[in-house]
Amino acid sequence: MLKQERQQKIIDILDEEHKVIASDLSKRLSVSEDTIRRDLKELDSQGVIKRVHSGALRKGPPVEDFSTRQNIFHESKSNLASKALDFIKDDMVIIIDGSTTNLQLVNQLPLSLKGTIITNSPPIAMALTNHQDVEVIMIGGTLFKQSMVNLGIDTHEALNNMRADLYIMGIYKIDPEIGISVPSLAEALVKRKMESISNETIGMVTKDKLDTISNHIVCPSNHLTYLITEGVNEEIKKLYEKQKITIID
Amino acid sequence: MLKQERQQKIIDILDEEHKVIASDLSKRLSVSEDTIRRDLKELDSQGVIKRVHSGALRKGPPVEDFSTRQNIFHESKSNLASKALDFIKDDMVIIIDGSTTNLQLVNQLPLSLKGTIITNSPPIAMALTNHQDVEVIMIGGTLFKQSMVNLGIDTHEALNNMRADLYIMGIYKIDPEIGISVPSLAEALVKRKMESISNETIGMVTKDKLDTISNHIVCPSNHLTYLITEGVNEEIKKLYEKQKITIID
DNA sequence: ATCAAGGAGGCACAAACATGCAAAAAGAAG
DNA sequence: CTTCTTTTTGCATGTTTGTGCCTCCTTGAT
Repeated sequence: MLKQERQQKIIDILDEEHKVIASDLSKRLSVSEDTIRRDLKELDSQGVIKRVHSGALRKGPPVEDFSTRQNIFHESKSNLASKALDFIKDDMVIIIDGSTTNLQLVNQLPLSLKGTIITNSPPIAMALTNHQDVEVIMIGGTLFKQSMVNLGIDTHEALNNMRADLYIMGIYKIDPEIGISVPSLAEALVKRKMESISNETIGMVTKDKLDTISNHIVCPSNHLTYLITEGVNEEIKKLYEKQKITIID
Repeated sequence: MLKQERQQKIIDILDEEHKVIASDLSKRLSVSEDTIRRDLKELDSQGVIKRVHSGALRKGPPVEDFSTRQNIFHESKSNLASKALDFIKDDMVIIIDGSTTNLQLVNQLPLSLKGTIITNSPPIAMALTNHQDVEVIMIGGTLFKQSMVNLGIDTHEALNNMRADLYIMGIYKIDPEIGISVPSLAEALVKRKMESISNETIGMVTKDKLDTISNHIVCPSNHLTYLITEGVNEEIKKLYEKQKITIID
């Protein structure tokens, strides 16, 4: 690795994590601590970072650069998405289909995330442009403009060869007894497929949708490993618990 | 291999890989490290790259990514696009791959257009949201973020079952004798496939790209039914006409 | 006050570099 | 075609840079 490259990496890590520890960097970048110290010294003399004992901190005022904005946004993120973030770890293969809530979630994913994301939604794919360590696999098909997802036989077939650790399902309507439903058959088929090839499935729903039904059933609600919601009343909560669904509130 | 050719190759590799290492280039290009160093020195003094110990980095903005490219040469690209509009009629099946020029074209398509558009580029697909009578078929694959297109084996296979009346090819580099070339093999393969399943192929190029070469050849330039450009000088024009290529200027 | 962790400065070595030179290749002039 | 010049390349030389290790000093937590 080039010296400049390594130093840039240190700056990137610093931007994300607000502090760095020399001994830690030494391991992560596979060079001796001496070299790290020399790097920090150099960057400090350039005024890029502020060196302290054991490591370094960001310099100057919290500039409103991209990664910082990410963090500011992080504070004001919707509760739903923030709860879902806990389920996302490095090196996972995750299916994320299209929905406004899912798009919000993707926008809050840390730039440092590593892994693979499979999606049939062009907006989701585009939202991942800046995540350098996330491999994005797009599932093709016929574009349904209303919900901006690819559906159809091609979509279905492409999913046949795939497996995922986690499926983050965009939920339009859900009812404790009827299950998850969507307005079109094509969409139901694809969601069903995605669910069947994933180890775990989670869904995010605002409380006003917790007992609504649409035309085409995707699956019973207990196919969800977790249902993430907020401010749900006790009565409905009990209905879901009766179906043995873990609710995260 | 010519010196210029080699240096162009170095730039292309740098474009793709964001860094180059002298010793590595020496092997890949089969010349001594001294020669590579001289090349890097020269390119650096021309301000094209930034030389560092062991190799070189890209100069200027960290990545000339899709959204950046979108803004440069905006007006000449939209001029090109308007010329290409003449080839687009109702009820055609058209393949449009990813490039900023193609995105311009799509943005200029009349809302009343009827037909089918096949694309492997999420931004192109999204730009067609409001065209109610255009069926959009997305080709899936692995998303290449730099150019925002889906590539890879899945892309290739999905194209196997399709045929199109017209292919509007995004052109990265073109040379009258060498042909059309791109910096990555995956991209070359997909473009070649698209070209082979289309009845006619047209390409739009700004004049500064008319004699440039990259690593991977897509096809000879005379595979284009029409080459749309603007303000091209007579000398280069003759070179193209020698290859029996119809230039629209 | 003590003492382990972190840091500074020096040394050593390998990798990368500049420079000069000579041979080969390409062009120009006769 | 021959001769001469220029360009390009590879090699040999000595120099610089980057890195790890070592020793000794400093810091700051307990």
